[in-house]
Amino acid sequence: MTPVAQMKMDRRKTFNEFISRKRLKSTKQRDVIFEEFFGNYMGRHVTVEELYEDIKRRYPYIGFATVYRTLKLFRESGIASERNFGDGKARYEPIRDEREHHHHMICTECGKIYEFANNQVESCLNQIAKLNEFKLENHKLEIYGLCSSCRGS
Amino acid sequence: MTPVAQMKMDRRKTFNEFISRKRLKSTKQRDVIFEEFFGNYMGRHVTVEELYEDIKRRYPYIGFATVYRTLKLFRESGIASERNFGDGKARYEPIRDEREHHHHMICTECGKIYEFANNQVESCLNQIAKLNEFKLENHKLEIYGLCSSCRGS
DNA sequence: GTTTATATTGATAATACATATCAATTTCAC
DNA sequence: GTGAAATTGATATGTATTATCAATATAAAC
Ligand SMILES: [Zn+2]
Ligand SMILES: [Zn+2]
Ligand SMILES: [Zn+2]
Ligand SMILES: [Zn+2]
Repeated sequence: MTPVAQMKMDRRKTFNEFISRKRLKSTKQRDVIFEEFFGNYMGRHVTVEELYEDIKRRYPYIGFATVYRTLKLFRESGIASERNFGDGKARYEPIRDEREHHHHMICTECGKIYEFANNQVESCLNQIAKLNEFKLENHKLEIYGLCSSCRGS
Repeated sequence: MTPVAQMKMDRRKTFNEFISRKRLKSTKQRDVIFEEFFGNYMGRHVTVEELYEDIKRRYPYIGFATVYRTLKLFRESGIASERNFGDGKARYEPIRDEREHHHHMICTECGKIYEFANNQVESCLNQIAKLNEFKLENHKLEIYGLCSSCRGS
C-alpha cells in the first residue's frame, strides 16, 4: 500500500472513531465528501465552495450546507485543518501527518500557496509565550508577497 | 510637548499630506474620527463598531459608513494598521512608531490582546522567504492561548 | 465672494460568507 | 421491524463589509 493510501486509511479510522465516540451517524454523504477531500485535495487548501462545486458534478444530491458541516466535522475530529488567508473564505486541508506542522506563504499576485516549516521559529514562539506566562494553544504564521514566478514579471 | 502628543501631530501631518496628494478633501467628520482614534485608542485594537458607537455618543450625525471609510483611509495613508484576529471583525490600531513592528498574543478566554516583538523571528522569516525566492511584502503572526490571569483559574 | 467641479456624506441596499431553522428522511440500537 | 435520534437539503437568517446615490460640503477657479 502506498503511503498516501495508508494515510487516508488512518484518517478514515480516526474519523470513524470520532463518529462513534460522539454517537453520530455515518452517512453516504459523509463518505462521498471524505473520499473527495482525501482523494483529490491532499497538499491543497480548498475552499468550501470549490469542494462543493467539485462534488456536485458527480453527486448533485449533496447539498451545500452538508459540505460545510462535514468539513467542520473533519476539523473537530482532527483530520483536517481550517485555514484563513485573509480573502474571507475558509480553506481546509487534509492533515497528512500528525507530527507535521507547517505554515504558509501566499502569493499576492497569483494566489498560489506555498508551505514551510521552521524549528527555530517554533521554539522562538514557545519562548515568547513562556516569557509572558502565556499558555500557547496554537498560532498562526503567514508570509504574504510575490512568489518566484510572479516577482520576475 | 509629550511624546504622545508629538506622535499624534506627526500622524496628522502624514494624513494631511496624504489627503492633499490624493486630491481628497478634509472634512469635519474625518477630523472627529482622527481625534477620537488617536486620542483614545493608542495601544488598543478597536473594531469599527466600537469606534462608531463611541463617536456616536458625542457626534450622532456621523454615520456608520463614514467611520468604515475613514479607517480605511487611515490604513492607506500609513497611520493605522488593520488587524484580524479570527473573530470576523476587522480591528484598527494607531501606528505609534514607523520603525515599530509587532505581533500579537490573543487570550482565547478573556479576549485580551498582548503585543510582542522579536528580532530573531523576523530574521528567520526573511531567511525563509529568501530561500524560497519569495519577495516578502508582509507577514502575520499571532499566538492564541491563555493569558497569565486566565490560565490560573 | 460667487461659481463650479468634484469629493464626501449618511441612509440604505446589496454582497459575501457562514450559520440556523425545520420538515422530511436516514441511521442504528433495541 | 420499531422508534428515538441524527442528518439532510432547501431556505432563511445573521453578520461584517461594500456599493449606491441623491444631497451636501469642500476647495479651486474665476
Ligand atoms: Zn505568484
Ligand atoms: Zn498547508
Ligand atoms: Zn485572558
Ligand atoms: Zn498591536
